[in-house]
Amino acid sequence: MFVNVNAIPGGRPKFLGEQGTLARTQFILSEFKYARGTEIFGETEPAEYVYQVVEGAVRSYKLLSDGRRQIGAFHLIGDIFGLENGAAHRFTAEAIVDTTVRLAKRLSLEHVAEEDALVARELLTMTTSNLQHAENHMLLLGRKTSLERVAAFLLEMDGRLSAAGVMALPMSRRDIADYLGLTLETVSRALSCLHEKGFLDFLGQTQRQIVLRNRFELAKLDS
Amino acid sequence: MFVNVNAIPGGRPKFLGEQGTLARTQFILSEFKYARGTEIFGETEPAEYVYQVVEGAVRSYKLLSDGRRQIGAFHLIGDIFGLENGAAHRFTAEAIVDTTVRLAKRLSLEHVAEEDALVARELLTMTTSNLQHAENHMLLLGRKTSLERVAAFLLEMDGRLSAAGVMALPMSRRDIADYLGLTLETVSRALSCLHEKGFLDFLGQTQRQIVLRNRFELAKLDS
DNA sequence: CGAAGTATTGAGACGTCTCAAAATTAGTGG
DNA sequence: CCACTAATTTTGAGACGTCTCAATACTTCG
Repeated sequence: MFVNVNAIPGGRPKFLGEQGTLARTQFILSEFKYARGTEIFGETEPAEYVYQVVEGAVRSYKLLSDGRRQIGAFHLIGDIFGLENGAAHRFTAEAIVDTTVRLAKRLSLEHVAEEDALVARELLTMTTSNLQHAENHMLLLGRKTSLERVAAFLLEMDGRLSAAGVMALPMSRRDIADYLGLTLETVSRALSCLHEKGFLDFLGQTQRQIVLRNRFELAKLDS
Repeated sequence: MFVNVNAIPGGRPKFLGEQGTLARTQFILSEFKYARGTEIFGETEPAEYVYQVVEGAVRSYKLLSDGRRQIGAFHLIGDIFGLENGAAHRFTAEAIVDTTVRLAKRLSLEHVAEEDALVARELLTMTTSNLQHAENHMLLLGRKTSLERVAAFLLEMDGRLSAAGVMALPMSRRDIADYLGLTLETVSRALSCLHEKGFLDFLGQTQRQIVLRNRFELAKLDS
């Protein structure tokens, strides 16, 4: 489903630097572009590559047989995803918007990890931070109210993609709902409620650009 | 809160064998006993040790400020837990029943992993399998009905601690509820419903010994 | 400007929770 | 081993929060 293949662009230092050892060019194969809504890899597909978001955003999710969807994570610029231990992916990954990813062969990464303790360490660190995110998300999904979930989501996204105080969400209300274990209507109602209470404003004529007005009070809605 | 400290018993082969490299005696310090209901370590406490359940069962959980609890995992005989990357635990761990654990110094484990790629590999494998469990649990917590959750729980426990077709659950209905993101009443109702439908029977005069009558149909309740 | 996709809002349905009581089981000391 | 008490589990009835279905509004894009 990729639209285009490019050679490796000679390393933008900022981008490479912020990702540490794993971003060293020796692993990087190439960049791919995926159009909005297309699948990057499917659940149970062999995990041949590891991916890093260069531009855009990715959702990874699991489905029940009747179509119910749970998004386990959003991958934003700089994030590495598709890291598996076994041979198969445990999630489906899709481009939320037009997205460019950089990819590396999983096996070559593993071979290097065999010999380089630093790389092995970094693999473990990344996996652990994924685990930590999942653990926090279990608490959210199992025990928080809809308002708490949406507040927690806003604070997470604020920390990950806020620029100049403005959050430009790449994902739809349905995506947010499937991430938070709610329906899109409930998410919309919670956002309206937070807007009424003065916790946030919508910017311009879109509903996906959000300014948080009171992070401190919003955090209290969480726990 | 430990009740007793014992020397290392000279390795029961079955037990050590089934855990692979990490169970090699070089890491093992000693065994501790924790009485039913006591804390093994607390959230945000420094993670000095890694633990393995020798006898008994452990719950690890997070709390919200108002007391709502989410159990992230149950640790049964043979399971390793308390494995953290950072310096602090991300969960509280408590003995569900009187429990014996074997423990190893986290730092010594990490030092060995620096030099032994097999150990490093095994650490990664364990962390990944924890991650996989958490990912499946997010799907359950976010998208499954109460009946589906309880059915999934029974199948998980059936696979992990069934002996001779009988499951002797160490945990209370409240523990199950906090694991599944439900209330204990809802868990009890779901179990009654599954009993009425012939999917399971209660054994003896306790409600914690369960026999599954139809794993196949039970699995279909899941997805 | 029209059409498709996305978001909001409303009203009622439904599933799980809350509160309460009864039944059962486990724990304790005689 | 038996009473007695505490803890756990079951069951019921009603409350509440989120979901479902439907209509409307808004945004994007041709």
